[in-house]
Order: sequence, then C-alpha cells, then structure tokens
Amino acid sequence: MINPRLVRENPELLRKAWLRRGLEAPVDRLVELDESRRSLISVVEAAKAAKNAASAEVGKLKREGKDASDAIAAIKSRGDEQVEAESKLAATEKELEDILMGLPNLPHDSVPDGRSSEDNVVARNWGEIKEAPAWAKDHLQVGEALKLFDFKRGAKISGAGFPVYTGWGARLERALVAWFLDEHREAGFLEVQPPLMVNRASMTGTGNLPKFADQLYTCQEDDLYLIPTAEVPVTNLHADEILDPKEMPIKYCAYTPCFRREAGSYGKDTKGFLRLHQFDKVEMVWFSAPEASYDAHEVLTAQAENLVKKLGLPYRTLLLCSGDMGFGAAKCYDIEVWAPVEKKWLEVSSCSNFEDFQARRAGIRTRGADGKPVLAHTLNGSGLATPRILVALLETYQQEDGSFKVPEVLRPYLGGVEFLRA
RNA sequence: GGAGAGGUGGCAGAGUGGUCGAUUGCGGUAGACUCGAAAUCUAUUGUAGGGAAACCUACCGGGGGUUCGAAUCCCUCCCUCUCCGCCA
Repeated sequence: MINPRLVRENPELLRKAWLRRGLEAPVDRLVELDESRRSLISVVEAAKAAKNAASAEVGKLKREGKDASDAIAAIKSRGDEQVEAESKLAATEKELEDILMGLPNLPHDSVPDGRSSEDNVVARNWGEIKEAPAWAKDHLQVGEALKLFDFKRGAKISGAGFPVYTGWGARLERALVAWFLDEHREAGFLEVQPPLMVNRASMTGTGNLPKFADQLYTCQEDDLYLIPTAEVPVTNLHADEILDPKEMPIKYCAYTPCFRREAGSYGKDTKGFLRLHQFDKVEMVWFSAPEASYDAHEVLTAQAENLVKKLGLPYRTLLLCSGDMGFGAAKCYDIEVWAPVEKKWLEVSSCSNFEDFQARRAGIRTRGADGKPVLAHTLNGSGLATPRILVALLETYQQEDGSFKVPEVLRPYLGGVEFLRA
C-alpha cells in the first residue's frame, strides 16, 4: 500500500504516478474519503472523551461512597450520535482501505515511462548470441531424447502444467537449486526453508491478496494458500517486527516450489516449460534501510545476473517501464536468457524494489537515525527460476550426437559427469 | 482428536470491574561519580491515529458482547505449553 498521507498531502503526485502505470485511479474519491474520515474521527473522539470524563466522575463518586445513579443516568440518556458517527467512520475507513489496497505502488523516478513490455529498456547485455546449428533440436526434443521429463504422466496425475522430472532431469533440477543456494549463501544470504502454505495475512502483506486471489491455489478448509513464490513466506518472516538497524540489511535465500493458477493465460506458452502451475525457484529476499534500498537493488540484480553468467548463458537485463511493472514494485529489473532454437528471450528472474509498499502492509519496520520506527524497504529477486533456465541450457548445450554438455559449475552436483546421454 | 494451563510493553513478570497505558526488575538512553571503565545513584525510555497546538483517542493474542466504566466478566477464533490418543 502506498503512503496514505499522500492522499492528503499530494493527490496530484498520486494521480500522475498512477497514470504512468496506465491507471486512472479514483484519486478524487480518495481525497473525499480521507477528509470525511478525519472529520468523523474528530466527532467520534470528542464524544468518547466526554464519555470517558463522565465515567471517571462516576468512578470518583463511587469511591467516595456517594450515590452515582444520577451521573449514570445522565450518561445513559446521551443520544446515539456517537454510535452513528462510529459506524459512518468504519464504513469510510473500509472503503478507503479497500481502494488503497487495490492500487499498485508508485514508479520510482528512475523508471522509464511506457505502456507495455515493448517500452522496457535494455539496461545491459552479456554474452554472444550465436545462431543454432541446423541439426539443433528444441528443448522438448532434447529433453525427451534424454528422458529428462515426462509431461504426459504429469498431466495424468495432476493436470497440464505439472511436470515430472525423471532421471538426469530430476538430478539436473536438484543440481541447479543446490548450486543457486550455495552461491547465495557464499554471498551472505541466509538460507531458509519456509512453509509452502501461508495464511491470509501473509498473502495480504506481500500484496498477493486481495487483488490476485484468482491466481492462488487455496486450501479452503483451513484458509491457507499455496505460495506462488518464496517471496511470500520469507518477506513475512519479519511481519509486525521492528528490525534492529544494526542487523540490517537482512538477506535471505530460499528454495521452494511455486504454485500458480495462471488463470486467464490459457493458450499462452502452454507447451513445455514456459508456463507452469508448479515450478522450482530460489528466491532472494532483502530487508533494507529505506535510504539504502536502491543500492541494494543493484546488488541484488547483479547477484542474479551472476548465476546466468556462470552458466554461460547470454542474457539481457531489462529495466521495466512504468506500465509493465508488477503490482508492488517501485522499480524492477527482469533478466532474460536467450533460447537459441526457440529464438526467444526467456524471463528467468525479476528483481524488484518494493520500497515500503509491502512493509506498510506487513508491518515491517526498522529504526531511523533518531531511533524512531520507520518502515523498512523490501526487495526480492529470483535467483533463479529453474524451468526456463533448463530450456536455455538444453538448447544451448546440446551436442550433435544428442548428448547434453553439463555446464562446469553444475558438474560437482552431478557426480562430476560432463555429458548426459540417453 | 480428548483433558488441562496460559497468551500483558524489547525481555522477565505483577495486576480479577473505577485516575491502569498499566507496579517492579532487567535491558536501552542521558547525566552524576571516575583519568577511563565497572559498580552505584538520578532522570528518562511503547506504538498508532486525530489536532496548528494544548491535548485527545485507541491498543494488555484477534474479533464480538455485557457495563456509565473492561487488561480484569461472557462468547468466539488463533497461538503456546503439559498430559493422553493418533502418526511421518
């Protein structure tokens, strides 16, 4: 949630910021609600103060052993003005909050204007893009020949979008996850293994609820949700806490499967690995002092880029434009690897600075230089999601004889094997 | 799942209907003493909202209720602990 004070202090700034995202937000309504909220608060609180004073008087009389029935009767005979104002106030606050909770974060000044992915800016390029040889197969054919996965049986036991990894495929998946985690640990991230199901408050804290309920798998009976990313449980690790500035920044990495309904995206990337209901991802989550978050964002992004680099996959880093950023992000870099046969850029990481957007929802604070509590900034980035990495690896490192050359960094995780063969 | 006991400020721990936002201890901060430190002493030390301010309001796990008045009584949910049952 954005800072609600801005509604009062600078509604035009809000209007413009949301317009950059292509959103015509009901700013006038917000201003109206904020004003009526404040005037109702005055009414309600004045009534409460009067009542408190009268009750204190009753207490005093009773303690003195005097008769208080007149005083009590006087309080009782008061009108229900307060009750009425209270219910109006509650309704106003609810509408205000409902609107604010559904509105996205404001783009940072360094974010380019734009309406869609077409307007994203390439921040950097790395690696040389080579044309695939004529004999090259696409990743599905390579994987099938090596028996790395079994989509059919995945569909049988669960449905489309639930892959089964088999044999070397399963090991390769495990190797990627283990290597990612080791890299992050060595870079100072604390590895955590969080729950895969979280409660409503956690989902609300990161911004997945209420707006994106239709993208989540739910366990209705227990009011739990399957996580769409480790960002949710790990960010909420520090919900309702005041983090000691001496401990900052706090950096975590976590491997989890991710569960996404992908409602509304039927027909898009349905084949193979490009869009799945369940996939593995290692996520980095970073809690920062407010003034340090943009530096942290660069470091976090570089940490993710480093993995792709070490795998030898050409990539590009996009600075997302205002219209293409996710709901909670103030600034976001996407890292895309090149799939030479598919001839496509594939997004394998998204590194975002949420500023205090999530922190406000989740109650994550630290202390400023004056020792007073301030909202922390949260950041996160994939480091990395495996399926599309697998696509790029298979297409890039396939050999003419049908084998797969294992990138060097992964070999220690695969018993030192250099080539995977059927 | 059954029975019981609990959830109070950074921590520990009082408080069972009337100046309780809350005794006290520890911790934190500032000061005194000291060459300095320790010890000791003194003061101070929650969060959020409203208000130009004075100040007011709210918060004792969450929500609801009783009452002129609730940390304290009632209902409900959540969580923790102990015992029993079940079980990877």
